[in-house]
Amino acid sequence: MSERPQSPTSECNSRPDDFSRAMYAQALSQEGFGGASLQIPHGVLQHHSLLFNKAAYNGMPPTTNQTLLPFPPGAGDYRASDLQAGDFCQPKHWCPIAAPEYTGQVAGVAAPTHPTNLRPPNTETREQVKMSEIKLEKDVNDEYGQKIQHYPTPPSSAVAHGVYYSTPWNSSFWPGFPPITAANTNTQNLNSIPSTSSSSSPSLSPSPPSNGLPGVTFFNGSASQTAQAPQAQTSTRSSGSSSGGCSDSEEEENLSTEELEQFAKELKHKRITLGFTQADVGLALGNLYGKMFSQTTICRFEALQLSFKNMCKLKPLLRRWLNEAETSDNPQDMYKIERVFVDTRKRKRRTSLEGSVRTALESYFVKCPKPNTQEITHIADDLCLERDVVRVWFCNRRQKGKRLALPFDEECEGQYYEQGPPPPHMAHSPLPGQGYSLSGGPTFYMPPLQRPDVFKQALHPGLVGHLTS
DNA sequence: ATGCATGAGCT
DNA sequence: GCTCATGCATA
Repeated sequence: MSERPQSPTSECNSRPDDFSRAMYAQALSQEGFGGASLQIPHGVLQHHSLLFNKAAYNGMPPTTNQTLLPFPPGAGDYRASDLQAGDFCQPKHWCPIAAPEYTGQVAGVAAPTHPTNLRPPNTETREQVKMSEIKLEKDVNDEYGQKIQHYPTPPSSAVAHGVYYSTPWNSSFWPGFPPITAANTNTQNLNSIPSTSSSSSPSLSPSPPSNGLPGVTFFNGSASQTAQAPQAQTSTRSSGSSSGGCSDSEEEENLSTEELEQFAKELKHKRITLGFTQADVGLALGNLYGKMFSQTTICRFEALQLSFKNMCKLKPLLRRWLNEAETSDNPQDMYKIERVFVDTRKRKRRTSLEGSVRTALESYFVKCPKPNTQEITHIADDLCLERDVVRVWFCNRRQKGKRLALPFDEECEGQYYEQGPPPPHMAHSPLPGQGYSLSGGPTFYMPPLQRPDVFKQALHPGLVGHLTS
């Protein structure tokens, strides 16, 4: 029925790497620290519950006889079994009610209770500092006018304000592999980051309390982007590749996966040792560079769950932060800044899909990672979900697949799809082993053509170890 | 830690 | 409408 011409053709970006990467991430997280024990709960951001609960992936219960339902008809099954629970068209997932209280999680708003002495008594500190300049992805008003530069501004002044890292990365997720230097090429980027070395300045509080704003030296032409910093990267996305890379102020020229892995571990370890939470780090980056990051992002960085490109982009910043944190006498200064403003934009209430629904979606995903409009509609109807919810779910699912992917050679990656014959999307038989690993772990989509051997081949030696061991 | 959502940039 | 980076909300 919902036959689609050939869906996964163009897109086919998904990689087979998902699974392994996830495992790696997991291994890493369980690795040493990371345990709740070390976690310092101080709820700067959303650390309400630091219960280190390694939530099991809900995706697709391994055991469940996940029936891969055929598009149209099959779907009814889950529906019958689970969805009904809440009665059909359960708007339940998505509260139509205009969540009046959408306050938009503001970093640092929550009064922190720092257990560690390392932590500043910042309850006030954080709140008093105005973030006029720090732009966080969401800062609606980007125009926090004057960017103050307090940093060892590179040639800065000259540098245009804007996201300082509007580096031209464009390689896709975890592209180049091992020895392959992911980035390098762009030496230009060296500028992007105010060389830390210099900054290694003793004081971590480069940000003059006065204005509290670290002057961020935004670099790169993307001056225009000033406010909307975040997306700057994207701009370079597709093309920038040339420069491809991760630029780093210092040594990152040749960022390899291993280096990233190692750094991620180091970061986590030291961060914890120093008594910082992931949220703190995110704030600190804002303080140091004018661009804040959420706990989520820091978390993902540590777990290597960002794209290779993204990892490369953030590494220099984090490296620098780490250096400063380690050498500083007042680490606390590093995250004085706080987001005081509240984002007033309304955000759709997060939909919470039931396990059964997710399972169903996963089934659909296996069969067709990239459903077309009609198919999405069909699925939505079938599962009694909003069309957009389904669409977003698929987008996120695909992204997740990539995000969790292990670095691969793009070449290899390409072949999976190109030589791929049968794209009639639904064509791939929903063989469990093909796209998903139903073995306990998270379920990840893998391109149909993917073969284990090839897969493994592409893995980074170090990572292979994780997987095989 | 991770699921769902948002939005810029692009096709 | 997609990808990608990123974040809020929540498990």
